[in-house]
Amino acid sequence: MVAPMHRCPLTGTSSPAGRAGPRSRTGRPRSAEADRAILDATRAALVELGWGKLTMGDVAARAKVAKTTLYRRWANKNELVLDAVAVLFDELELPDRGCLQADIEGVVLQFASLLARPETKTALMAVVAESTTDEALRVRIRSAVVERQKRLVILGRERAQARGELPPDPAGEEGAAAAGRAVGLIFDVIAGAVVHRALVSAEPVDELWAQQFSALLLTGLAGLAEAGPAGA
Amino acid sequence: MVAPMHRCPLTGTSSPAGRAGPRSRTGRPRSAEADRAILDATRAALVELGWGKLTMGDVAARAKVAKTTLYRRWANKNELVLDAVAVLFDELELPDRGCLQADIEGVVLQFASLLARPETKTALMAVVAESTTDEALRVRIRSAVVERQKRLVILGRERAQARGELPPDPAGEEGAAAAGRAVGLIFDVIAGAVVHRALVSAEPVDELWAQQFSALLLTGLAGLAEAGPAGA
DNA sequence: ACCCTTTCGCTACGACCCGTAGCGTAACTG
DNA sequence: CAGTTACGCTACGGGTCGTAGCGAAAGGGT
Repeated sequence: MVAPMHRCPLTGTSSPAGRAGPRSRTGRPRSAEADRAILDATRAALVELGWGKLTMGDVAARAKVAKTTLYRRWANKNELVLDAVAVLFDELELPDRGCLQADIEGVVLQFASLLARPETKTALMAVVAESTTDEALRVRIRSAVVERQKRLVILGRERAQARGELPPDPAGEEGAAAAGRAVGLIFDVIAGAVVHRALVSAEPVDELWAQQFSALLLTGLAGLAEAGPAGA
Repeated sequence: MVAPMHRCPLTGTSSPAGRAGPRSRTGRPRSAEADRAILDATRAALVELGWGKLTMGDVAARAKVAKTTLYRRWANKNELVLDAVAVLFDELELPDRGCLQADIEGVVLQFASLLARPETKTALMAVVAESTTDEALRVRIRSAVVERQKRLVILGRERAQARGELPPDPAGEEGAAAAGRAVGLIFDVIAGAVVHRALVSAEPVDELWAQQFSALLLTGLAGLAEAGPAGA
């Protein structure tokens, strides 16, 4: 056997062929508890050691699991750490604060506090860095983090449209495409600005900054909608 | 002697005390050519191997220099790579295209093409990741990249103000502080959005995207300036 | 010229980590 | 019970790290 390798806990797909394969109905099943212990141990190790000094042997010891068990599920450090951290992003929510600007402010502050956690900040950038030379990791990031968290932007837009703060999406195929581009653009602007402020500039994302940023973004969105609702 | 360690080619300050120290006037001087060769070799290794597989021994071999010579100048891989990459950001310029939106578009596309280079993309994120657990590296990034490239935002604002596209900065100490915050905010928004789009979302920063992004940003800036020139 | 200081290349080294192989045992299925 | 797979353990070759120690080279100061 070549090696079934891990299944991704986020997508549920297994490596060889996500297809509804027989899924190995026989033999001893993998310990779900070991999965949990390993991911918990990975996060703990990230907190104490950071990405650079985290070792597979250390994680195995913390999880009270043999090192070989790690390699049966994850091909390398990158994928393990990504899976360990990606779930943290699911904690993000979009609180309904009544108006779009307040919603943006809220999600910005929430995202900032997530990035303030040592395991998140040290792992996110490292995994992205590795993904520049690892195609498989790149698609994994997209499906486990990027596409997943765009839900926040989509929800925010829907709410704003329901409130009349933004015009509804134009109909038709071209309209849907434009809306998709807009979601992607807004997502990159928000997430990018917060990450850059917090990790590159290394300055605090406090309420004042969140307020000024969301005012800037909201003004841009509202102004564009007014000028050309077609979404040119 | 404890070890003078390297001088930073960007700031010119030496580690022990940048102060106008005696600067060791005696003894054999360090080979400036070796500096160049090492940094060139580092960039070449980044292109071929990426951050993760780059080794000090490999860099030394490429530069035709003993490994110990590397360690006499840089304390570790992080600082070496940062110095090797930081100078690339100095190539960025702000072309005068006549109006603010076109200027933003220009710098966005330029920044994107810089980030498209393999040595830049693989190193920038990795160094930032390491900086989350390395205070010295963090301040080095700020001085060698962040503070240095804010010049682009400052210049762009000045041009726009001269053209009347943006109101002049309010006078007084408070006004200067507000202007500084604005520069920081704009810098994080532009750099963050481009980096996030290119490296995290892993989608192309093409002309269409640059155009939509700069339209969004410009509308926000102009709208805010109109609403409250005080810079609230 | 002469000494002093510092750098350079080289070799060697211990410590550490990686990822895998091989084995015997445990757990679950039919 | 037989078949299949996961698990723990040990051991290993291969690689990198960062340092120490040496003799030789290249400058500066007088």
